[in-house]
Amino acid sequence: MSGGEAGRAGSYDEPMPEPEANSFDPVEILSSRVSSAIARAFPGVEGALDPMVTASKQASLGDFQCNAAMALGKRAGVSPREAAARIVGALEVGDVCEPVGEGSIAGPGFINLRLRAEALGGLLSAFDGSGGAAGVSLGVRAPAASETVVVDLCGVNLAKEMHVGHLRATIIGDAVARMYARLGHRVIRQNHLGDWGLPIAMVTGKLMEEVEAGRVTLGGVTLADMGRLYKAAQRECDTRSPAVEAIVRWGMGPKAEAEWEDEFERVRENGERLAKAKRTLVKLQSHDPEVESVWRRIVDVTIAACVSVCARLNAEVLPEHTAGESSYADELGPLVEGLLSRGIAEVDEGAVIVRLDREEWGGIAEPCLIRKRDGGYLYATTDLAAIRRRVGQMGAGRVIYCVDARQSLHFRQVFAACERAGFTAVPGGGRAVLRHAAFGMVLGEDGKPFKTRSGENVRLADLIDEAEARAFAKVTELAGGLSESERREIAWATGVAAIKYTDLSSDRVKDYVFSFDRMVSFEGNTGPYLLYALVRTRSIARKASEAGVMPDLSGVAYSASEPAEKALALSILRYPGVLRGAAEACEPHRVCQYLYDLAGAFARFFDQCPVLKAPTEEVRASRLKLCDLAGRVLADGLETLGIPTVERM
RNA sequence: GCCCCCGUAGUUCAGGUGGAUAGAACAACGGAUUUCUAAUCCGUGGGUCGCAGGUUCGAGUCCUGCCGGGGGCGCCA
Repeated sequence: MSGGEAGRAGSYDEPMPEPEANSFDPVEILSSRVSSAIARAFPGVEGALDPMVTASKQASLGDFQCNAAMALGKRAGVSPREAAARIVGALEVGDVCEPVGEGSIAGPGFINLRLRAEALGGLLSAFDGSGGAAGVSLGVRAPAASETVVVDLCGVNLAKEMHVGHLRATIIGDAVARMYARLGHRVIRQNHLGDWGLPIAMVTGKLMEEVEAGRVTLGGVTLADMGRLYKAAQRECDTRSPAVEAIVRWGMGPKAEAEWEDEFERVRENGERLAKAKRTLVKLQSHDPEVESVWRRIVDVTIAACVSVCARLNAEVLPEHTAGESSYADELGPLVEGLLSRGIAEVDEGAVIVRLDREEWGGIAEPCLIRKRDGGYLYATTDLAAIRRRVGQMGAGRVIYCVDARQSLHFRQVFAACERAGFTAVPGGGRAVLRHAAFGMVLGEDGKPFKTRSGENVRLADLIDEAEARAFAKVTELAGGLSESERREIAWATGVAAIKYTDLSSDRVKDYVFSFDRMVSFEGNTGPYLLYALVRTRSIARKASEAGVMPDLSGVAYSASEPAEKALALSILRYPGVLRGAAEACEPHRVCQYLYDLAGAFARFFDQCPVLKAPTEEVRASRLKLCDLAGRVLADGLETLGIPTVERM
């Protein structure tokens, strides 16, 4: 399992809503039938039994398989084959499956089931909401109980441009947020802006000096300027010096000191600047109007740039999602005092910590440090305050942190401390689920963290530019007839699809290798492949309309008798189940994999089943409808991942 | 030293709660009625699933121990 799971096992996710009687999902229907059959065939066996129905790995064996007989045989004291035979004997699936019998049993006791083609049409109608099931949207039902889900994403820092380090937190966070929203939950995005603390005071002070010196104006300063000032300020406040430390430490005397005079001078000057930055920090924390107004300006510029880059990434991160560390500043003192007075926190070597080493506290050896010896607070303190607010005031039943995997220990500590402190108690009752959706690093093709040749972080704006440029060249090559503005639009969507699909399609906890060449080849398992499949569904519909052969699809019945049609139909029906599983695990790559399967099923259907030139008008109508449905599921899935779509390409 | 994560084809990656012969993509090679968009489809070759034990009808998946890589470990965020 991936690391950084929240809390203890008992606070794990609730099971998803039970299937309804008029389900469109073959797995649910067959599971229910198999369960009944087992109950009839083995009345003596106690306890709930998993019917173990899944899609077949190989289409040649069947559409679905039941693996319950092996375990059941053991419990009932009969051979697995015998158990399978008894299940088959009691199984009533004539309305949805082709006849089952001895021949349906294979190997040690697998039961293979094949859906009747006629049954598929009905399932598709139910899936599409036209079969009478109210509140169904592409198979997704409103949840029995809607939950408030807070998704912590993006996590930019003040006065810094967005770079690859923010890519995954933004893309994955947005996708997770969209998945929960799509399932009908109330989602609140939170951009935990790093806008507080000494480094921020350093850059704020630096900017004030620059403005005073007339080198920049507060109104005209850009984020790029601020980034430079940030680095300069860090350098100018750096008092570390191995040479000076060694000389002082080993008492190497005046001669050595004289030789290293410049270095001593640098350390002294930087020390003064650091002290000044600390004074600026105090002013900022006490809401000094002059300092705060400059700080405010930095915040505004940072957020504006962040929102703009996120928009280019088709990630929904807006100013109102900002929840800066500064917004918790006034709560930290009382929070720590409260924990101290309740005996949850304690003073240790002058600092305040929350111990987590007991088994019932989470069994974490390292305590959670929430106040420094000098009285300062740490980012763990802020995260504690954030969880308290999100659960206690915002009503979150689930808080998901899309933050890189290196923070695993930090979140284990913070989550455990919150449990101890009672911050996970939901006002209406119950406990909130805290989840760290940890992700790995973006690596370059050399296997090391992805950087520019000069060793700088790659700016997201540059990354998107590059993807767009490559996509534009490709679109121009393949569809030069389209207008330039349309090609620009397609290039944006295709480039962003390529970037995001690459990021989302592998297991998030692992590092992945970033390669423009591979990503933007647009061949095989890539984002653009999915867009291409979608475009083809729309192209057929467009052609049908132009030719005047597009029927009113609402009056058309689905049918799926050709193997490729059947495979496509079965793939479509899996959508909601995949979405639920992916959301529950915060694993967008499952949706990616599904959409790739669906796109593949559509491509084979496209290849093997003529639509406009179908043998009969009836078949054409059905295929047009199947095509339309496949397109809607593809578009819905892409939308749910935050991948932009296009009409043609 | 302790803790966490990762190890699957030449390369990049998938492989819910253990299930049949471990799947894609890329790269290589060979095909597809001159097309509803070929950014596609079909086929061929390619694997001691890091190693060794264990659990059981069955292990890439679960347990233990190693090996290799990465990350983290109270006064940074």
